[in-house]
Amino acid sequence: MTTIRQLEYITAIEEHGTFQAAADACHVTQPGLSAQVRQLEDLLEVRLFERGRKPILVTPAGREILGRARQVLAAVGELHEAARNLGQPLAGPLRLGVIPTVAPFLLPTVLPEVRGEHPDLRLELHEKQTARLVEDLERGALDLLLVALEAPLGDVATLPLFDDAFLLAVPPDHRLAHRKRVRDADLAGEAVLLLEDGHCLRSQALSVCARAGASEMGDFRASSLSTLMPMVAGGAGVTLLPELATRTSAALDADLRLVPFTRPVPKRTIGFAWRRTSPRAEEFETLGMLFQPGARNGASRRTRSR
Amino acid sequence: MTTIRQLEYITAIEEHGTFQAAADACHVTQPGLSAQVRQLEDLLEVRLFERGRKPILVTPAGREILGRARQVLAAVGELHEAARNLGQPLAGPLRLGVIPTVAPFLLPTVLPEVRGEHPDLRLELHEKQTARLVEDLERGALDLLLVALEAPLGDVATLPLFDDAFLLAVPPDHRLAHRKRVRDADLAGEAVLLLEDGHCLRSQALSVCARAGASEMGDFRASSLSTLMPMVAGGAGVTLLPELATRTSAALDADLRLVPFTRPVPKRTIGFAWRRTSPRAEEFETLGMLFQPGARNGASRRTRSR
DNA sequence: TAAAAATACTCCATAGGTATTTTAT
DNA sequence: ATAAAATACCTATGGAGTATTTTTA
Repeated sequence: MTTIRQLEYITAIEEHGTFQAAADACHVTQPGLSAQVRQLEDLLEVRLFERGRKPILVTPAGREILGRARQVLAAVGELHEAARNLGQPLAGPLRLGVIPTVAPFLLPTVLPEVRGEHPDLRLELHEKQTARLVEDLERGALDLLLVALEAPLGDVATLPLFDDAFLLAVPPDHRLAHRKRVRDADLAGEAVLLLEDGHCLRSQALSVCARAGASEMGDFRASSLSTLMPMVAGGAGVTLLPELATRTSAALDADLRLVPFTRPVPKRTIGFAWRRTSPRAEEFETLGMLFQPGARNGASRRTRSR
Repeated sequence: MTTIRQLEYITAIEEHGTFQAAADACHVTQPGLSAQVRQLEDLLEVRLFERGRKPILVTPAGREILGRARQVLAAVGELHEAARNLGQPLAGPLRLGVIPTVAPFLLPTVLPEVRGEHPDLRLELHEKQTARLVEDLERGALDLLLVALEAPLGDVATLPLFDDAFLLAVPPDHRLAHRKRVRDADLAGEAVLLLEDGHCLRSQALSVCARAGASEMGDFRASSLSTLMPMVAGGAGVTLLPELATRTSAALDADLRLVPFTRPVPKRTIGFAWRRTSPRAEEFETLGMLFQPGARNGASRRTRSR
């Protein structure tokens, strides 16, 4: 009979490239794993792998079966997850993926709240760009994402948490430095510094620039907002910063002028995203309340008399 | 560790209502099954069933887990199905559900073709009304449906095969009996005989009547087209018959006049429906060709010289 | 020749069997 | 009183181990 373990074995083989490595990953010996693979192939009457090739080769039939095996394992994983959470909501491990343009600015203030409200929740944080996060979410390597919902996320459930307006950041001596407000058109002709490829913030800022007639500063690409801010302060150009990033010491230290936009204010929407099939949707909605700017009631609760 | 068999056991318990019946269905003894259920409950740390109740009771947590267990089993089933079909397309068992207003009229002519073209295909036929068929399809009890695509089918993949026009059937002495063609409006005021509830043909005919201003014959409900036809011939009223049903001896025997409609001709579309996740979609499309009126080439092939 | 996979065999964990007791209508 | 589930105990299948040979880059 087909067993879940056999399916774990064959997916491990595809992931690791060799039987030996797969066996290690599954904490079994190579012959044991080989025997199970053989048995599955006999049962299905399909050869899954082409043996004796340098990196193991998956047959066409194998690819089909592997895909279905992953579906089975995902369903089993969700069954276990559901069982865990039937006992204790917002407890146990929760693997949260966060984009780099949010993590350093939001988490320092929010995480203490979360720990206070849900002491049994063991948050595991992963900071990557949206595309990688989505990949990991679908693989089942992550449970929940905190991302900009404008980015392409595929077929996931989402929960908007708050809007994050963009501000124009300029050096202190810039022609726009003392404006109360700017409109898109004021950007025309400016050289704009942006993040490197893959950041969703980059593409969002780019589309604002396109509307405004501003152009990207030739081949300069910042690897993070914290390297970008001193560059602007130093007079290398201007940039768009999400409001979220302007409330931190990094932004206050850099000698920047931040000018809000007139309506319609360009913005991004930060929110949660999870697999539609996740059994923890309710938990995520509860957790989401702590990530909204309004609900900072964990602190007040902590200061109540006892 | 969780096993597939454990999941089969718990779903069997929910289906059969008692541990004993489930054990029988799974071809194991009751204590063996009990032990596995207990072990799964221990592993998940969730009580799935409320023991010692007359018909066994599923706990709320149990319902959640049962649903996920079914998903796992469905995925496993599809993996096996995929494996079988990687070897031999259109071979092995294929469970086909057909509605009662199609089965007796189409299958007698088509099935010989199918057997001729695909001798290794073992068709298992199930004749039920659409709602029941869809239920069985989703449960995995059927592989493929042959239905009217106008009926509500839920989230399935469909393949239209042919249009089946409705004809007006009247007794030989009816005022419309010798008309070349009728239009909707000609039906106004007629007493129309219809099938009993649940037949998709009934609701389709009803909507034609609604447009035409005809009304259903007070509380007469035929249980099949073959009982309906003699009633009309006997002068009890008129009815709408799908063209498909008028080509059979049953229709020819009954002394009916069949009058086509003017354009736009009211019709239904007969087609296949299957689970979106089914690995046999390609096979179904191949098989579909044999169900289309044009492609009657199996016979010609059978008569070729050898 | 140096990896990795297959083979040969041994072992033991556990799924599943039989016999019986307990429990709930 | 009766039918079903739990318990106790036993058996044996097969998953996984060690040792070794075969294979191909």
